[in-house]
Amino acid sequence: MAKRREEEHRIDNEEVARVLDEIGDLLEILGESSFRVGAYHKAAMNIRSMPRSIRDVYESGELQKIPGVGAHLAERIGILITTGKLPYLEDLKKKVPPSLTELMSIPGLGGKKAKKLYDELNVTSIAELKRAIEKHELRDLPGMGAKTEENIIRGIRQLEQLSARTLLFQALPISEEIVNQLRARPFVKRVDAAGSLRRLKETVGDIDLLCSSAEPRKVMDYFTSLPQVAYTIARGDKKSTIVVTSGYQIDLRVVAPEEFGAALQYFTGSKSHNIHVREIAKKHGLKINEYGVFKVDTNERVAGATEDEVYGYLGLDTPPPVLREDRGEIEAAAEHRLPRLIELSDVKGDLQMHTNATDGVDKLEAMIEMARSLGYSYICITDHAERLYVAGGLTEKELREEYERIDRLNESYDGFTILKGIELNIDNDGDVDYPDSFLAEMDVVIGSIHAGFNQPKSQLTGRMVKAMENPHIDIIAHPTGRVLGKRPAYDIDLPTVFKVAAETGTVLELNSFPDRLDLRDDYLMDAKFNYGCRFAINTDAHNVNHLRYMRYGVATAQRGWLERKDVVNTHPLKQMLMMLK
DNA sequence: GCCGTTTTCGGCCCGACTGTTTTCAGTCG
Repeated sequence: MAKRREEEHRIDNEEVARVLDEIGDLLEILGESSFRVGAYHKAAMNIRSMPRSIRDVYESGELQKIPGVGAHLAERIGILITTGKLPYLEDLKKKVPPSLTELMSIPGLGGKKAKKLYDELNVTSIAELKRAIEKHELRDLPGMGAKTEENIIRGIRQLEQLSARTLLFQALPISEEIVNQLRARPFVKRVDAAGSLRRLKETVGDIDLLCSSAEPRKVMDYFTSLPQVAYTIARGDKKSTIVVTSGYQIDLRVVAPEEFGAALQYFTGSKSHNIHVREIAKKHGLKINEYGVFKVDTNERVAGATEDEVYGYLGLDTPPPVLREDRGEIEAAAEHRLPRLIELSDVKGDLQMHTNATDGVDKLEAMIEMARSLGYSYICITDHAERLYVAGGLTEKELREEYERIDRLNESYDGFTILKGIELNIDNDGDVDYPDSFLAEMDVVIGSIHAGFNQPKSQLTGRMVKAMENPHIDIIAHPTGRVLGKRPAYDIDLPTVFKVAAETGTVLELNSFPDRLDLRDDYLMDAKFNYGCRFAINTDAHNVNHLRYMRYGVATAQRGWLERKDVVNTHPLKQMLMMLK
């Protein structure tokens, strides 16, 4: 049976992407051409964000239709899918210790330094690197010095802090798949994700699932024999833990149906929310735990089957899980004034995306087609402006040509509009790529900081303020520049930014890319409630599938208490344009 | 390693920044 399972080992898109990324990293360490290295990473990116399963694509013989996958990669992916192994990768691992790729995840350390550390000091892991730095062995190597040691140490610290959690967009599909599988079983009454996943936090720890059933044993038999199980860590009647093939650990708790609401409330958290709720219960002579609501004096159980029952018994409306951070939602629930949060279906259009005219993957027409299939009534094409050379930024002439194409395409649609936009680069002086006269012709102008992340606070803030004071710049994209797991936000004076944004009518972006989600939830709350800012939720898509990331932006918006009216791209086209400068 | 309304070969990924350096290599976006 175990052998059978191994043969059927399901390789998913994430696993294929990970293998390709690993090959790319190993090739980089081996000093291979950067184009070859890039080809592997590019294919990995496209496979990772593709909704269709890679196995499916393979079986239809359409691997080479994936952008960035040619004959060579298609063959290797095919071998990986059919055998679960890839001899090419094994060969690479013989040439260079595979753990060296771990070193490359340290910011500031790339393939060359990793190779040098291995060749000169025989360092193969982050732990060994730490020891070498403690002994000050690095500073004697050519091209490295005391400062290098310092930077690497800081990089390691950053990495440790950032990568302890998983991005929501990686965990959510895994959890949803298993929840749906469980939900389809007759012996499962209710099942839901709990914890930070249910609160749609941008990163989550473990995946916690909760289920109610009269037949826990059957549930656990089913759960521990799911096809995606790599191995089972624990198996009991109340709680089991599995590790799935993609590496994530998943806990499932089974409770009695009458306890489900209390357990769901308890395991959803957050901790601070629950503490506050329990304080309220105490004042009412009640106590709450994962089994229900009880009267303290008689120990009589008075509620617990549903969350509504639990909150209702305390005189509270049920706060949506996304708000349960003890940031005012309990007071609002008590006064029956919980906000009506923005929903994905409220979004009418997407105002930031790139095409293959610059660093995007797909054609303008393909982006349009996908946007229409998502039910949008408008989109804005915001390819990169001239001075972002790396992304192939467009000259004024090239951009005008793109706009002419857009004009022609617009003639062929009823009730769907393609807006002419740009993503400008805010330079070190706060100036941008094109003259004002050209900006004035565009529908939507976005300004972004793409360089100089390490400048002092005053300079960064000054650049952004100057950009917001530009009468043509409508939106500031990814305002803090953070990338989850990769780099922290740059040091910018947010109160000033929010104040000037509100004064100048500049819209702040909530970037939906799963590792950006920038502005993050607490900043959204601050900007909304204390400064009266307005927002745009955009995907910053670089291929058609990225357009689906809108759900993660909306999730963060909900966590930031945003309502439909706060977000410009929930409004019909004309109104939306009037809300811009 | 991918890609093609000039090309099945030769472009593609260029420039800023940092830290190490006396003129440049490595990293990153």
